[in-house]
Amino acid sequence: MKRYDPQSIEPKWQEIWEKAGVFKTPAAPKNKQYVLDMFPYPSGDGLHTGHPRGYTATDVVSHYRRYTGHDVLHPMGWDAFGLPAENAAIKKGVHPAENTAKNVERFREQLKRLGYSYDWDREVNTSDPDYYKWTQWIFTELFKAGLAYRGAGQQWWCPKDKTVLANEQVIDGRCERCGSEVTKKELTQWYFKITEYADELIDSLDELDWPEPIKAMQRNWIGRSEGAEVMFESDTGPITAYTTRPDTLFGATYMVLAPEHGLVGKLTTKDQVAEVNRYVETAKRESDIARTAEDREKTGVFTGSYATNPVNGEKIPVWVADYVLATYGTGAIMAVPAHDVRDHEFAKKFKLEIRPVIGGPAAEGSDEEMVLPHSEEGVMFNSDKYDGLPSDQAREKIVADLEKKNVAKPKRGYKLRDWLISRQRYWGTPIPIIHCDNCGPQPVPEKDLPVELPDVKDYLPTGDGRSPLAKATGFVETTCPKCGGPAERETDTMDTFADSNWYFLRYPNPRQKDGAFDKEALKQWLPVDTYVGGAEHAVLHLLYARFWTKALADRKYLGFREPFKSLRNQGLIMAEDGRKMSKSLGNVVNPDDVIEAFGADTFRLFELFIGPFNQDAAWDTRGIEGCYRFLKRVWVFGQSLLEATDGPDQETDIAEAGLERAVSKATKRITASIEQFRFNTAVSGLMEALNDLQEQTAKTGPRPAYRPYFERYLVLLSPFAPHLAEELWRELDHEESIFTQGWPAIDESAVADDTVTIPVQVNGKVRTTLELPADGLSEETVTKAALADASVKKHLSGKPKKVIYVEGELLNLVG
RNA sequence: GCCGGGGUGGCGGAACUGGUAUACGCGACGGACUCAAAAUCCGUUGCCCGCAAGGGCUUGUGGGUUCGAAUCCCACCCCCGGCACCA
Repeated sequence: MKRYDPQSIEPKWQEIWEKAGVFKTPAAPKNKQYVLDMFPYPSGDGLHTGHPRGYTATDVVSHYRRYTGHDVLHPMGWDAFGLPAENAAIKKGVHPAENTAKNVERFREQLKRLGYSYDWDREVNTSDPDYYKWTQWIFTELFKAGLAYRGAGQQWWCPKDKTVLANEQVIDGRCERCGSEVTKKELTQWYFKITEYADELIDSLDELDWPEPIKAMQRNWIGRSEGAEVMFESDTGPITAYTTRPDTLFGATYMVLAPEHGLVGKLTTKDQVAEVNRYVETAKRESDIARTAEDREKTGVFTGSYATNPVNGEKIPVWVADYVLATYGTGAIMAVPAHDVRDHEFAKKFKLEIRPVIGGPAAEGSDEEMVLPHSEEGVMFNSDKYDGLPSDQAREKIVADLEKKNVAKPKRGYKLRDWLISRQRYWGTPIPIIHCDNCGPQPVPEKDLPVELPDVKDYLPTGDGRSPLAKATGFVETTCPKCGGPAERETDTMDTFADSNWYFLRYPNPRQKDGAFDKEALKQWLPVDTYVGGAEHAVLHLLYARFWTKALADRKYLGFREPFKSLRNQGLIMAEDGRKMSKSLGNVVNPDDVIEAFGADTFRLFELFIGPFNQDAAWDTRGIEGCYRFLKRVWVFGQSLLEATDGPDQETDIAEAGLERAVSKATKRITASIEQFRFNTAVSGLMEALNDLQEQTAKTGPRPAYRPYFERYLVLLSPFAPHLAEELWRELDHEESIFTQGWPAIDESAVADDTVTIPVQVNGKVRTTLELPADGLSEETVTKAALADASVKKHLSGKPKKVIYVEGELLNLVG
């Protein structure tokens, strides 16, 4: 008997499949399925154990869909631009282009060793000019539509590395690379107007088959709130405040402006000037980290001015304090210390009036200590004609009344900000803009795209707020596409998330020359049916890609508004010690070593068996050995059938009935598991089925007659362990690949057992089980059989008062 | 603080729309094979009492609904993730 040798089987089939083009995408799909992984960032460390978890899942789904008659698009590519690639290149002293190409090579090779059924002809690479040409084209489209604009903005800045940092590279207020505390730097930057789509981005989440946590994160991130803008008159003009609780207006006892608010200067009276200026200056200098620190004490200064509360004509003091953010709402608030913890804290410190206006009956007359949680509803008091109204009604009524006087209007607030995409870094898509003194910023015309990233020697970040491209004179100097006069190119590059915003639109026709995407091909394949990746992209890639899809749909380039119909997240693979895998902890498992020791099939199987797909799981050396043992058992069982010779036939009928049941049951269970993304139970189903097959076969010993059942089993196994399944399939004398087969049919009549085990409960406790023939399970028969049982008699005195019988399931006798 | 997800054997985890809790795997124990070990195979394995037959208990805690609850409802405790002075 040959022994199981994945090291020789696996490369052999990988080569044969590739040569024969077994997994090429069908040209004219009828019953399409677009099954997509979030494409990897090809880091220098190569594949880590987390990658194959998602990739194996989509591979299983792809195979399963093909088996069930679907035409499948299952591509792979590289998110190759970006800061980490550049940082790694700098560290190694190798040009980012060269380093990235090398990393891509390695990743591709590693993925191929895992035997995935990707259509490698469709590979895309975001750092390829043929790709980023179209990233730039989309940018110019958005620019023309007013969705890409230039504005002054504050950007994270690392003083030690002398470079700007992407938001995602600021971790707990510190630079990801060197650990120093980041500050902010004022720079003129490019933004994408994602806020224009805030409402749709929230509202259409409801239609998506996405994990609830991801939807919740997007909702939180966009942070929509319903409120009102209310105007407070002052001697120097109106101050507009944003509030979500206009019902508390009678409790507004002071106002607060953010230090950056435009009216601060105007409102400050002579005798307060010195103090206010000092405060505003300090606030400016202080880092955001310090300003938003967890338990920071409230600070602030009185401006000397008063504003008039529109509901009661009361004069209330106007303060400046940094607990009010300039960037949210109007940068000014009406403070209601009785019903807002922050205002309450501030009022206590500066001895300002605290006046409750909402409460339940118990709250009436209680002292100033009472602070209602912000969300709580109650009944109005201290509020003139609104007294006695429930607060939610008062909220609408007060705004409506003030609206009539033109001093308030309903308004929605959002936490979402426009997406800052400028990066003063080399390794990214150049922003395709030409700055002309006469004409202003002009988009580079399509015929001149791509604006190629010049091959410069000095690509180190400069630290002066401009990208290293600014030093490439030949790149910078150009002419204005509008007036033909001398002009300069934009030297910043785009955030990498722009590159990954549309790659899924490129796969249907990745070599398209005359456009970013092929309308016909898009119609055939999009939207993505199954999208799989980590939850860490919840509010980055997944939000940005939705935004671009909508923006492109509005320009009539796309016929759909949501790119990913169904999304699933894979959990992280932790180290065996339960911590994150990291080089410094020395607990990293290298996929290459795993493949070498056990083979790709075992690796794939284990990554799915390790636990529920969406939950984190710790690596487990014993666990992977278990999977290896299982595949070995499959191998040995297959070999035994291959070597089997005919024997006396009398007994095989019984065994065959058992084999049919085993395979049909397994098919049913595994089908359901795959469709529900429960791959861990799919693998247990495969294990269970092998146990059943072995048990049935043991009745007579292996016989050639049993091969067809095992062949169906191999089809079930093949999405998980393709190499082993193919090898045994061909040994069983098949010319064609196992992947040309159909998914096994389920014989429902075979699944049902001949006898059924009915648990019998007395007063809800199981006292015995009855083995009864599956037909003729009437309540009468079962009850009769149950009452004859000794154990039932013992626990049931006399006749049962009540009998509950669930057909074929259970009998409960209540005494 | 707000939002989301979870608490099931020694461990990872199973359990369809309320119907035998602990599938599958790991580990452990006993046995076979072996000079021996590894590998492999067979058996046992939720906990407690009992020689046994048998009995009792058990899905974070406490209550409730139900003939019957891991599953539904209420209250609470703990763990993980995201956001956070967003008015």
